[in-house]
Amino acid sequence: MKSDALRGHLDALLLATLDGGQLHGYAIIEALQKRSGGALDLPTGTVYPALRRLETAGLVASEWSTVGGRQRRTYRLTKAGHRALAAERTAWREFTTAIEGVLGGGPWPAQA
Amino acid sequence: MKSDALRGHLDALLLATLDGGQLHGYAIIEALQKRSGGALDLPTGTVYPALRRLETAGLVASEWSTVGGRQRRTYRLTKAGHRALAAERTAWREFTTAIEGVLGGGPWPAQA
DNA sequence: CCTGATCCGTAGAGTCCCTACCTATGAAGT
DNA sequence: ACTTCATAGGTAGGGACTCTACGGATCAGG
Repeated sequence: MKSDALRGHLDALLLATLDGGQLHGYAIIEALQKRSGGALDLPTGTVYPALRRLETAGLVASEWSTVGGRQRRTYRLTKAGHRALAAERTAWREFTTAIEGVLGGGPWPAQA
Repeated sequence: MKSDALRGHLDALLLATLDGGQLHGYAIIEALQKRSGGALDLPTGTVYPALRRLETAGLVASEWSTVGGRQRRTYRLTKAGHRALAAERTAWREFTTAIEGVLGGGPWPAQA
């Protein structure tokens, strides 16, 4: 999987991952691996800055939860985050429709 | 449509557009608009450098065809370009499968 | 001759993700 | 006690790709 392909879709992935409940960063990465069937293996240098962006944008909120003396930052969706996720899902559908209109819109001799 | 979303998929779009036959740059842009239902409106500053990349990579070939005294550079797929297009289509399917596994892989109470 | 439409192309900037690296805690081995 | 591994969070810098804005050339119409 070309990593450039994720451009502009990362936010949607993170928001969707948090849709199931609050998670901390490391768990988000693992959840993405699981849900994508192993196709997505995002490095921390991708995920943490992205979560920051989302928090700055007000789409997620984070809290420090001290678990066993270890500090884990747990992220959850805000109301705006839920709305943004819905918008991202719609945008994804439109995006795939547009691309497939081109990819599949070539010469189809069998379909005529 | 966020333009960042196209990242990494532009090559596939161009190759697919040329799959129907040779076209010149301007016609490629118009074809993309038509096939995407108007969702894709790529500026020339995006398309021409991309075509160059594809030509450098050996996926497309171009020829100057003088039509009515006007020079138009016509692009067509090479053999490697056809192979690359097939690979891009496969990659696109894997990509959407991975993303949808996450976007749709949230809490589905109705599916259990 | 001059304007508008068509067509090709370049230069520079901006965004976004990745690689590489650093810090810290807790458990387990020696 | 000390080292190593696994877990967990984070930053710095770079590179690749696309977009905005602009420039040039040819033909049709007036």
